[in-house]
Amino acid sequence: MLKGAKLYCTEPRVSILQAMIKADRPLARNQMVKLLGKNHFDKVTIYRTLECFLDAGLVHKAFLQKRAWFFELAHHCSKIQCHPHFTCTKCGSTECLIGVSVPMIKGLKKGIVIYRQQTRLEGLCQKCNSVTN
Amino acid sequence: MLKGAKLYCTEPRVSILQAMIKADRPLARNQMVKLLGKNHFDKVTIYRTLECFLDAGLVHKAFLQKRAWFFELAHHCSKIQCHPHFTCTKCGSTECLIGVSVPMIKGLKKGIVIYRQQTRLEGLCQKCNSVTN
DNA sequence: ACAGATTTGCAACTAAGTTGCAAATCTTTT
DNA sequence: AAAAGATTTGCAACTTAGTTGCAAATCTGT
Ligand SMILES: [Zn+2]
Ligand SMILES: [Zn+2]
Ligand SMILES: [Zn+2]
Ligand SMILES: [Zn+2]
Repeated sequence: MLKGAKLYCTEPRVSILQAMIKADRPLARNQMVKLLGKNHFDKVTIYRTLECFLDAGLVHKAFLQKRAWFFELAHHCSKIQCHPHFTCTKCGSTECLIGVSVPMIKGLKKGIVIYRQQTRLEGLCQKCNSVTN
Repeated sequence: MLKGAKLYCTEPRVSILQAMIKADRPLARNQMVKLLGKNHFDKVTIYRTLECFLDAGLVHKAFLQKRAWFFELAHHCSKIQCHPHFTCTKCGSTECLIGVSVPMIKGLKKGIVIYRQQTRLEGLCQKCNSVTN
């Protein structure tokens, strides 16, 4: 993947990419750090690595939560639209709604060009909902 | 409005609410500070004021941009869904797409309850698009 | 193994938002 | 109008995500 994207193939990049592939869900930096365990990299390195993955189109910034960006591999996404993301307001977990389709928006003013459309949902997840009563 | 929401009617609250009504677009704290001009309030006060407006249902957190929340009056919004927001990736401006309708998502797993659905668009605004070539 | 290009890690920084607490302000009662 | 009780304000100090500059380390192609 790295070579395909013409990126230098370095240890942090390989490890971070592996972690993201293994996790297969959106991750924020501190979650990556946990997954990387003893493979410790400076936070600057992680951010810069993610940025270069972004430029190469390998990952997307999926969403911002508690002021931290969550990144996910781009391979489940179409160019103009990722799958929707659902966040539980009670437990804070976020889930990718892969396979749920969202029509592109219509009726915009002329002159605007859309690069990307994103849908976010908030509510109660199955667990929290069943506990609620 | 404040009395209707059973809130203490204080100078910061009145001024901030007036600024938001006058602006009629999503504002982040530092934009409010500019609009308030010589009416200077501590940032803590502004955040706490916005939070109490939130609790009272007067405003919504519209979106997060550059790690700052933008707040807007809730009176254009339905309970489950605000209008979509469009952000220009070139100039960074964000626009409310009032009157553009978005169907609620379907086909979710059972057990999930949706409180809120949100659509975000990214692309080029009219200005930036016409300058581009 | 070398040279040139790129990436890494450190330290210092920026900026949004939060917390505790005493002083100030608001509302209601007298 | 003044007092009492409840709420809000502003300050200082803090937390945390993310950024910047730069020298040292690593990677690639020869
Ligand atoms: Zn939950
Ligand atoms: Zn996702
Ligand atoms: Zn623009
Ligand atoms: Zn809006």
